[in-house]
Amino acid sequence: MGRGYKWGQKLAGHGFRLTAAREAILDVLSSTNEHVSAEDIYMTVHADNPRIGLTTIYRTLELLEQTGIICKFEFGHGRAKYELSEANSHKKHHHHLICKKCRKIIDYTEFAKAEREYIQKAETGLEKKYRFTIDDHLIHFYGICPECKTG
Amino acid sequence: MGRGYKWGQKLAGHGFRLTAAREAILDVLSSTNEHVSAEDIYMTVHADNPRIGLTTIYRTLELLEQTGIICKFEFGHGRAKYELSEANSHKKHHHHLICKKCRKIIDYTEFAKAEREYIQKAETGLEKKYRFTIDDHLIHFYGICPECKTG
DNA sequence: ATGATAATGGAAACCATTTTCACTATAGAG
DNA sequence: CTCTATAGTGAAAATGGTTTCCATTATCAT
Repeated sequence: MGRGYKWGQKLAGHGFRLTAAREAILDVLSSTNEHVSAEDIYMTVHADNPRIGLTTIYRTLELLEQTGIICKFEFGHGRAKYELSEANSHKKHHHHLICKKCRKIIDYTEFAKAEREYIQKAETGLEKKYRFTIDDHLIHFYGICPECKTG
Repeated sequence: MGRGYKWGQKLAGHGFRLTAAREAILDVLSSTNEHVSAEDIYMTVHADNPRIGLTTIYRTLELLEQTGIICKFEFGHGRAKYELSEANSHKKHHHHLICKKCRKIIDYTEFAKAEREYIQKAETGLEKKYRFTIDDHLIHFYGICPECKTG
């Protein structure tokens, strides 16, 4: 029951193998709290194992997203960012606070109670009114961070 | 005080002119409730006035976004979508309900009270804790629309 | 071992958007 | 009214993140 055991199980459940490339990518995602881009991952992975190419990074990220192991965020400005999904990390349910100037992204977990109240009410109401089956939501706050205000 | 008067005033306030191209683009945005892409706008505008190029569409959209006349949304999947900002249309404050399959986007305005309560609490708390100046927020719900469920 | 299938890397393609550059329209000075 | 500085424009080229193609390699079931 080594380091990759858990991921191996997860992927096998979807009919995929845990290859060296996939494990390396999952390692990068597991060992950061940042929101990393495909290129970020490529840089790190490639430094250790130059045989792993950018194509594989993209392919793997899509696969991991499909299987629900990671989440993809498009914050705008071109590059998508990825992070382990809540079920697959020790992260709590969180949303994002984004600086419009430097594009810094802060995860916040506060206000869960008020959020739950609103989300639940809205979700139930929307499901009824529009007959959607809702399974996800996303909340962003935008503003200027203290560094950008003074800088 | 013709049709473009209001926009003329708005743009002049920022030191810009209301040109034929800009008016055509604003007309498209004013006369739809959809979230339109640069290409959508180009098609419509270009049909009437083939001299207006795609470059101008992009340039104008950026200008209109900077001046707060329109909002840009990146729902993912490549192309940005635009709509008149709340202050510049008859739209109420709304958020988005998105079908993951067909990518249909529904604006909803319900649950404003519960939303306000949550947003206000979160915004105030986040401003204090992270010292951000927050001026905007975005809420998306994701799910499957009734057509995609049965289809 | 072997044959079928999954996974891979590099190069090329893709495609929305941005940049470049030479040209045109316009407002404001004189 | 004319001139001139500047704003606005279009076509074509460039950009850059992501995807596709294709030939090759690794791995699983038999």
